[in-house]
Amino acid sequence: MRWDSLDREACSLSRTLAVIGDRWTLLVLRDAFLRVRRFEDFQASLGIARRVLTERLMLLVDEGVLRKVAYQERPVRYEYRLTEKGLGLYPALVALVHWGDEHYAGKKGPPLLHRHLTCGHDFRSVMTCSECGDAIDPREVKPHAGPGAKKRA
Amino acid sequence: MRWDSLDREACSLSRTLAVIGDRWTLLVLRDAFLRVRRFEDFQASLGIARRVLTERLMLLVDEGVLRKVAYQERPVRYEYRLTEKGLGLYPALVALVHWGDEHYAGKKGPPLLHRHLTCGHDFRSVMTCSECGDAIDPREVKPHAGPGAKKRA
DNA sequence: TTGACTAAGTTCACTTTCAAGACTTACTAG
DNA sequence: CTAGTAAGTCTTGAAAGTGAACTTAGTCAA
Repeated sequence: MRWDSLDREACSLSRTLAVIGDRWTLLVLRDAFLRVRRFEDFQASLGIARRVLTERLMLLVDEGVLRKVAYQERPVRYEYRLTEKGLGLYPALVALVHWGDEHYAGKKGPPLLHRHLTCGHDFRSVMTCSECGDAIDPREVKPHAGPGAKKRA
Repeated sequence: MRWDSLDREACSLSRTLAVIGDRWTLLVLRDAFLRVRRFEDFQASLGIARRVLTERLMLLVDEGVLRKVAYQERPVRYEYRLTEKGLGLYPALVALVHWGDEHYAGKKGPPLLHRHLTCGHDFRSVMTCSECGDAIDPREVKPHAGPGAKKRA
């Protein structure tokens, strides 16, 4: 199967990965969450090939994850900012970071901590159920076909 | 920067993506969470090139995300099962799926729903703070250097 | 008014990875 | 013997990524 047909699959993960699933995009978004906004800054921070960065930023803008905002005229220069849709990726990103913290942090501990300003503490994210509010154990979840499902094997 | 040096970055996301960040791996893991376990089943379900599937499964086994379990002798055949470490990726996966549900489900709704067996309802995942238990707004989080940090620009 | 500088790309030559399908191995079943 | 099965392995052309140089549209300083 070719990658560019993934967005036609009846699976929300496939559709999501068609947008943010390549090797660099999540790192671009990590930087965006850390307030990186300009082409040169992304490039310097990531060491990504410029052509690839151009492509990824364009795709993210097309998809409405980032938007271009002019920060000067003459010459017009744009920076890239997260949209609301982009902010919606935060839980996924944090979950990936915390998995890395747990399994790949050295003896010294994680390189980056996250402080919850509302309560003032460094936190880990906990996945809870929107219905009962309890923390979710993967073994207590049963996936089943939803309204948008096609029949599948 | 080359992809294979990402695991040396002082960032838990880089280290995570060095393991599961390529185009196919999360789809392999989605299938694993849906109880797919055998080479032929992954291959048929994903339409992934066989060589790539072989590589990905080997990497995931090396990293301790999956483990090989013999399910028959003569000839010995193995299947791939999630380890505890692998189960730890569930929150990230669900967050990505729900983002896809929100932004890419058609008019009919999401193709797959998740039922929380403990409470009996279909749910969305909510990211909450391990310290105060409240739902987290990305704008109320401040990242700061942790014990494993290197100095950076 | 030339020359240096900046930010955001674009182009090019080269390398790596991927896609699709055929082939291999080690068995079983008839 | 022949066919079938599961899990790879190999091959070849196509696609994508890499790194460095180049381009564009402007500023500022001498």
